[in-house]
Amino acid sequence: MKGRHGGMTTERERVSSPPTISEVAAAAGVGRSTAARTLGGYGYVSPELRERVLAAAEQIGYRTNALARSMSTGVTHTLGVIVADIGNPFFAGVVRGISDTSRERGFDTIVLSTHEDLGEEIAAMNVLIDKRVDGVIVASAAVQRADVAHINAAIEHGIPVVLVDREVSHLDLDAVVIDNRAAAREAVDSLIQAGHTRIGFVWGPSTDTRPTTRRDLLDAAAKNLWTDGERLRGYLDALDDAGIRFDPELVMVGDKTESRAVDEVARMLALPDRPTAVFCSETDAMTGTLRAVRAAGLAYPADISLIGFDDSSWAAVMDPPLTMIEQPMHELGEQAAATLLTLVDGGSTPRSLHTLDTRLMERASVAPPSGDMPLS
Amino acid sequence: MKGRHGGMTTERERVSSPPTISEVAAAAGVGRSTAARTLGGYGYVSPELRERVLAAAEQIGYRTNALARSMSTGVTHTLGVIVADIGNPFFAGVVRGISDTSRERGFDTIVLSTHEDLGEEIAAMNVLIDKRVDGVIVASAAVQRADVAHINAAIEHGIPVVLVDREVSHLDLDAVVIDNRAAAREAVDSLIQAGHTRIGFVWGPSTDTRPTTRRDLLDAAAKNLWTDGERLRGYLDALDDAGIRFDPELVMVGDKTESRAVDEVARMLALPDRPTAVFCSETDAMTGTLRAVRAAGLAYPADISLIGFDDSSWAAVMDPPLTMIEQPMHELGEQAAATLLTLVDGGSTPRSLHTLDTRLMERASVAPPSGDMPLS
DNA sequence: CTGTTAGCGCTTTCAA
DNA sequence: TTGAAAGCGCTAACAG
Repeated sequence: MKGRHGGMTTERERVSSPPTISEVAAAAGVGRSTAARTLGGYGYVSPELRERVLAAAEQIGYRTNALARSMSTGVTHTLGVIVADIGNPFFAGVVRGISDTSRERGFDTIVLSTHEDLGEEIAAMNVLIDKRVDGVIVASAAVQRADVAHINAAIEHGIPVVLVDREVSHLDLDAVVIDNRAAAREAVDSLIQAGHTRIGFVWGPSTDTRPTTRRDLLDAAAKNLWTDGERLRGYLDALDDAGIRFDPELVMVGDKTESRAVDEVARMLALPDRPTAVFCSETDAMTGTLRAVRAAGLAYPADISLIGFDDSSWAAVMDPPLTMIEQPMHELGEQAAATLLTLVDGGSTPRSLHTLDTRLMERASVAPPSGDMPLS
Repeated sequence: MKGRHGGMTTERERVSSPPTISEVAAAAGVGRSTAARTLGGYGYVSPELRERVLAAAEQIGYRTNALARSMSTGVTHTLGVIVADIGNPFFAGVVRGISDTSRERGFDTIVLSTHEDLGEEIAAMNVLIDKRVDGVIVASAAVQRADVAHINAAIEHGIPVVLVDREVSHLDLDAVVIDNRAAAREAVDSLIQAGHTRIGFVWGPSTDTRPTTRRDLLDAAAKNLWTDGERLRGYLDALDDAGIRFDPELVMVGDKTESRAVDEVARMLALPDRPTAVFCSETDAMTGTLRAVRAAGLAYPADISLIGFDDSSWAAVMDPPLTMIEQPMHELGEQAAATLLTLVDGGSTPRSLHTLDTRLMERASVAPPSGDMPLS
């Protein structure tokens, strides 16, 4: 089946098969179990033999076969992570947090990107089940109640699951998230406090046709990502609090891309009663907005106020620096991993929802609306 | 050792052990091998039995145990990836590229962050060897010849390795990189073409004491990351070409952090013959420089020209937009994965060095030096 | 075409 | 304390 190992290779040549415990045992002149015990770090072994085994192992370059170990122990010391896009700085930060804290506790992580596609998410979950990871953390794209079969499948296979960044309704699982709704509300409220009443929302639900009623809007949002819906709700909350009437013309619709944001903001700026402020719910929404604002010959915060989601070092060096909502990416990951690990350790924590704090980094992109606005 | 499975669970309860092939066979009323053959997709099986098995598997929620499969086949269909920091947008992009292309070919990836620490890199490699990944891609922090034992260890264990982003001298491996030296040279040259002769370099080698000679500088750089050294060389190349004398005062030394960059640039700007342009070799070097420039009451490009490494959507919306060097992160990952996969497939490509193109995104942060500079 | 029989390299009783 | 033997769930030869 597989070739036999031929001892230490000095040359760069590929060896057919890595050394096994039996070979170490042979080299050390002891029984397999003795070698196994010292190498596996369990059971009793006399100091002398122990030394001999260790030396032999070192000598022939032995490394434990984690697969074989997992086969008999039933644990892999590996956590699975499913996110939309590992290339996205936000998820990269979260994954870093997960990776750091699990590594610290002896767990490795295998991360899968789903490109925000439910089909890929399901496939990813299957991969993780097949690989028998000890637990999984998922930022799920599932929104419908019917979309969660794969998550339940993992649980049925005895694999604990914790959600990160996104809650999934009607799924009774631990989750580590931020309060998107409150964060958005706080941001929009600060705009209102500054005197704004015409506030744009970028980006909104990805419908083709512009929802005209609040209800349509919310329905459309319900088909989209949980986070986006929450942020939209926060926006609406702030408006309601201040008794500002909601204007459907002021929320972006369509694909959630930077270029679409440029177009939509341009459209809003051309309105007779244009927005004097805009709230951006994503990084690319902000860069798109910035482009549109500049293209319209407007300057912030003089002509228009701006607040965005997801702080970055760039936002702080813009001129003027941007007021942004900071998300604790790393901590989201840390907490998710910590929660999962207690589950893995058999600790049956009562199902919990960890809501981490965001911070509104107030800088200089917000100012009162200029008085010389054309009034409708 | 492990409990037995008790059939399909309707409730959310944890099941002791997932269903196995034998259980499927029993449920379908066929022999284990028949079940194994249909489920494993190898060998011949009559349509009728095939159906029965599939149905039974579906019914009891069977999922292949990839560990067991790997044990007998000797392959894991998993690639290992070692980078300094998965939270860094650059590496996140590279990892995304790796992940996308390996996924496409049926391979999963397990990625480990080393925090730029060689010890962690070695540990990471051991984890990957233990887990018997089929290949590994590494952006190594190794600089000394003695630092590569772990890489050779992997190869001795029959695991092919390809380098990404960073070459390691005296290591005869496939590598996928960009030409850092040429990219830096091109950037600095464009500054020179614009008329600059006093050009700062941020960031340089992390020494405590400022190297005074070119030789000291290069020696210091040789102890640092390969990429950084190359970029410094490119800077020097451009200076040489133009016959501009190298001034040690114009290169940053010390920790490679944003705040250190701020300090060093501030220092340079206070020089009697201050730089009229600066080249930043990293994202944070650029944001730090921006802060220092602004703090000094200077504006770019009027008072000082700027070029940086690692383009981002933010750089394009700065005002004025920044001229930056764009690295093909995703493609670096793609190519590294593709190269590794051919190695994994046994294709013994002659050792190759893939050098991908960078692009100087010329925007508006470069202008001729202002005439009213205080001449020394 | 189907079932039986060995392993893969480890861990884990159980005797010696 | 040490060694022998069984088993984890699968694949892969081998008969039938």
